Amino acid sequence: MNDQPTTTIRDVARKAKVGVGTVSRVLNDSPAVSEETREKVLVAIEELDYRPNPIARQLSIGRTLTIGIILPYLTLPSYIERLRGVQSVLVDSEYDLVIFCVDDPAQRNAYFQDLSRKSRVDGMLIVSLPPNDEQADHFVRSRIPTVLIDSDHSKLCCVVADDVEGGRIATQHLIDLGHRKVAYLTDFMETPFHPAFRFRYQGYREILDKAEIPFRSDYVMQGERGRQNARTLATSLLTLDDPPSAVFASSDTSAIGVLDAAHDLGIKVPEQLSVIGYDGIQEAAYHNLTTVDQKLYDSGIKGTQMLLDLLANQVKPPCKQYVSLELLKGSTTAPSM
Amino acid sequence: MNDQPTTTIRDVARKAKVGVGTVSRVLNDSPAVSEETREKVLVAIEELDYRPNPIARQLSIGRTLTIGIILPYLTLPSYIERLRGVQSVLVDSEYDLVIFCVDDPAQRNAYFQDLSRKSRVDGMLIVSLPPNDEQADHFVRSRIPTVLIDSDHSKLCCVVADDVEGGRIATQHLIDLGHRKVAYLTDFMETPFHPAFRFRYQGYREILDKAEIPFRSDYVMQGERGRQNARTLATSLLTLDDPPSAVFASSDTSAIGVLDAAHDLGIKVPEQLSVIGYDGIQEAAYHNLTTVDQKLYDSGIKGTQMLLDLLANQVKPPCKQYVSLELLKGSTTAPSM
DNA sequence: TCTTAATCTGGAACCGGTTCCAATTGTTGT
DNA sequence: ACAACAATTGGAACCGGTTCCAGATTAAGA
Repeated sequence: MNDQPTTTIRDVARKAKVGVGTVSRVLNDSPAVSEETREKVLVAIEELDYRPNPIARQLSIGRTLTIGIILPYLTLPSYIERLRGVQSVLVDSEYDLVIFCVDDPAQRNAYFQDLSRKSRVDGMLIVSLPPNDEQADHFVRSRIPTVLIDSDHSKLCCVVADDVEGGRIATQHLIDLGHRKVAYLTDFMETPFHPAFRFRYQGYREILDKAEIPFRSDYVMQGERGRQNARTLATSLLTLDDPPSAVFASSDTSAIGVLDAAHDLGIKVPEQLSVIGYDGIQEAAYHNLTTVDQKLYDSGIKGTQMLLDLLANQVKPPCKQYVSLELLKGSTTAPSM
Repeated sequence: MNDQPTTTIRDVARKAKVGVGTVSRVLNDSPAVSEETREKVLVAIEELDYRPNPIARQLSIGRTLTIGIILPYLTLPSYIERLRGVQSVLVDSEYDLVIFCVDDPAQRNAYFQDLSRKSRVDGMLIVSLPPNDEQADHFVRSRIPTVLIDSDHSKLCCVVADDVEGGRIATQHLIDLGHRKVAYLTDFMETPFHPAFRFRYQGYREILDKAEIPFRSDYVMQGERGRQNARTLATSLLTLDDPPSAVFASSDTSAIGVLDAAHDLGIKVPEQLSVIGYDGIQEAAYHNLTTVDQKLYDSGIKGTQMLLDLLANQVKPPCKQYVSLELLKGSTTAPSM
């Protein structure tokens, strides 16, 4: 309505009695401006309360100074933790972060299409959402530098942890402690999103085989994610006629649900039951949970760093970096009796 | 390097043998284009694999189609929950969300300065970070529509819950149950950020006075935030010579720490000790915690809706909206014996 | 048949920066 | 005193869209 017209660089130039180029140079700290002129310009800027329009700048320089992140609905601690890692790098960079949260596969596909097409980012981070070949091609063709965090594609840059290996580490730990009855309790393994739980399962199976422990399907429990669901699942697991002596849970949240169930049933951890989780979230430390730490925060950092390198032409896709996995021994696992 | 030049709207116009205006009209679904022409243009777009440059569009129309959110470091569940509410509204709008996380007061001040000055947003949401008068003025002068969520200023639009009232509700609930020895356990009340904990304390004091219960300073415990710290604090509280029979914790996280401490000490909840929290986070429901639900998700929704209304000129600042508070009765409070 | 109005269309001007190039001024060397 | 060069500066052209206005075409009305 009564919007007074914005003051532009030309207004400043007029007021300071210099050319627009000079004002621009002052704004960008170009050394090719005499101290005297710079002073004049700064005074004019001050007097007019001038603020440069960043959009115009972006159009001119051909960059948006923005990076986008696509990640699943902000509901799991592991996503948050990665997001924090991303933030921690970007806060010291010239880039802003636009977030796109994905609720369901349809929305994911929409973002995968749109962002490379319609959007206004210099680079993209994609967390825990593996693209299919067609989508990956789309990213490549779109020429927007893209980094996958926690997923993998041969044509793109990615930062991954080896979930199969993680499954091995967890299972091996339990077996090293002398356990033979080792269960795997997991969020549903077949999801339209990320296959991590299936990979961990695969590691679990491998180690069982290697240890020549016959696989028992009643020792594998799948269900909705969440502590409460894990608690329910674990309750049926622990009340089997021949219950396991150790449980590998596919996430820390599930593992805590297992602890709850054990507590409900008066089963002592780790004396009567060993429990190992996966992720290394804060909550796990609180419960002194033994877990496979997948360095979530670090993965955010690494992925972002990689994207910045891509943007600076320091690396070329595809490229791949692994984040290490570390067994964090808490007080929820102990030798089998 | 070998970046082929971007195809622009003029390339499309040439290829389709029409004017640039026409192409623009097709892109914006203007009805003033004949079906035949539209078809020609669409074909050209397809053949050239043309993608409109959103920055150029933004410059032209004078809007960035972006809103910014400033919020404290993503570490507390309550911030995340509000962020999710914000997201849920924006996903159906034409706006993207840029996030700015604040670690410390210096950074907050920097963002408060910069965003209204340097940045490229059409509107701003500020969560749980009360601006001082000078900063508020700055927002007003910058003419960027701004909504405060979970804080308050007479010159700005805001969405708030009444923390004093929340303190009253929690305390009154305990007193209604017959408790006379009611403690308040809280994160440090004097912070450079948000005064919510002090307000809740105020409500607590008011109700004690009204019930003519003498105030005991040893029943007020302050400490660092976090479940573990609350546990420690609660332990000293519960091992007083004359311990309280009920604890009002200033957050659900703290309340859960209190439950832990009670468990450690073999104190039965709610038989021997009543515990009430504050927030209404997911975790609270899991523990069946009695709590004051401050509708975090809703507050995100309301604030965002208000900002969209501001942007559409449906309302004018200042304006204020309250989110309701609701006592959620769980199983951690019971009548005093 | 001739206005008048309605519908489409082309393209210049504009949004507000950056950048390049040419012009001006001041130095230095001989 | 003059050429050669460095240091500053002004401003046109450009980034890639949108929008407004004038002109062309067609349809309807008298």
